[in-house]
Amino acid sequence: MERPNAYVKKGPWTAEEDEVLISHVKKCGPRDWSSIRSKGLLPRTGKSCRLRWVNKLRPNLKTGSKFSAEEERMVIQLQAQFGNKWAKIATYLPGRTDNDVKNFWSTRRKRFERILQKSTSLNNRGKSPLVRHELPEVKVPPDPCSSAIEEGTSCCNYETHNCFSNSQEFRMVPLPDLVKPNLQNVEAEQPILEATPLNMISLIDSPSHYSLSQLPQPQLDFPFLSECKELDQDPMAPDPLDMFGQEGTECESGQKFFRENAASIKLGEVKDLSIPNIVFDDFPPEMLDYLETLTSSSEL
DNA sequence: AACTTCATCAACCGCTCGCGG
DNA sequence: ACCGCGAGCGGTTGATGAAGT
Repeated sequence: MERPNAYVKKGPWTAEEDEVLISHVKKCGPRDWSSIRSKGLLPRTGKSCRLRWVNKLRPNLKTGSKFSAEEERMVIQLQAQFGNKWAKIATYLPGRTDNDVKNFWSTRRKRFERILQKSTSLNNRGKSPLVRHELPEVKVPPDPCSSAIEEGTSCCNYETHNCFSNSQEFRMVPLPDLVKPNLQNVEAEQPILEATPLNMISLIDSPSHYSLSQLPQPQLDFPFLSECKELDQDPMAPDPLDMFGQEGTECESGQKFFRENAASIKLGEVKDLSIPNIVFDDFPPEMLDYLETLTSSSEL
């Protein structure tokens, strides 16, 4: 039992404190954290001791080394599968702690949010304040993907997402749903897919048929997986972003944004972001359709 | 060189869960 | 069934250093 009124030290740990903690764990194992304080070994709470051990002192930690491309890919995939269950995700990454994974994700998230903010402010400059989701709904042709989606199988592949690429009609994407799709029933409707430990995972076989847990690999250069670009690329797979014009066209900012973030969006991350209104009016309809296909599949 | 912005990391806080009494 | 406690987890913050302007 910890003494509630006893002095509690906070802040950075000293080498001496680390030694005391390590010797406690050697004697008692990684438990009885509160006894460290009650015995007067350290003026730290049991919580603090446990955290220090788990995040810094535990053997076989990859402290100081950056996440490898494979680890990044694992985190992205596992986050899409489990949500923010950092401790669970960390069990698939040897030598990584939940704090590591959490920090890694937080950094990427902030970066992504900033990119979106920039994209938004760029789009707002000198343009009408028309926001895409405020536009009236446009009639849509039947979506050949929808039946597959309803059946719980994703048809998010490059052939199908291009199915409207020549169409003049496209569906509105309600922004709140686009940015924060309703995932309440995801777990109930989606078959539980076991994640594979890092040392057993293999690259995705074919880019043409993806299950939800095997979303397409990033085919583009993007900030947080730049080392991955050589992985799993199918040179024959059409790049959905080719539907954009070349740089310098009116939709350049949107194009740039999606070029930089398409992989994140594909992987369903957008659902986690609290993003202010995005102006979509300089995105070509094909891109919006593509985006909707992606977010629809991520809702399954 | 000074300043700003961004990335990373360590640690704390609040909450929940499970267990034993 | 209830309560108290310890352990664990996820969110958040603050410090620090690197990179950019």
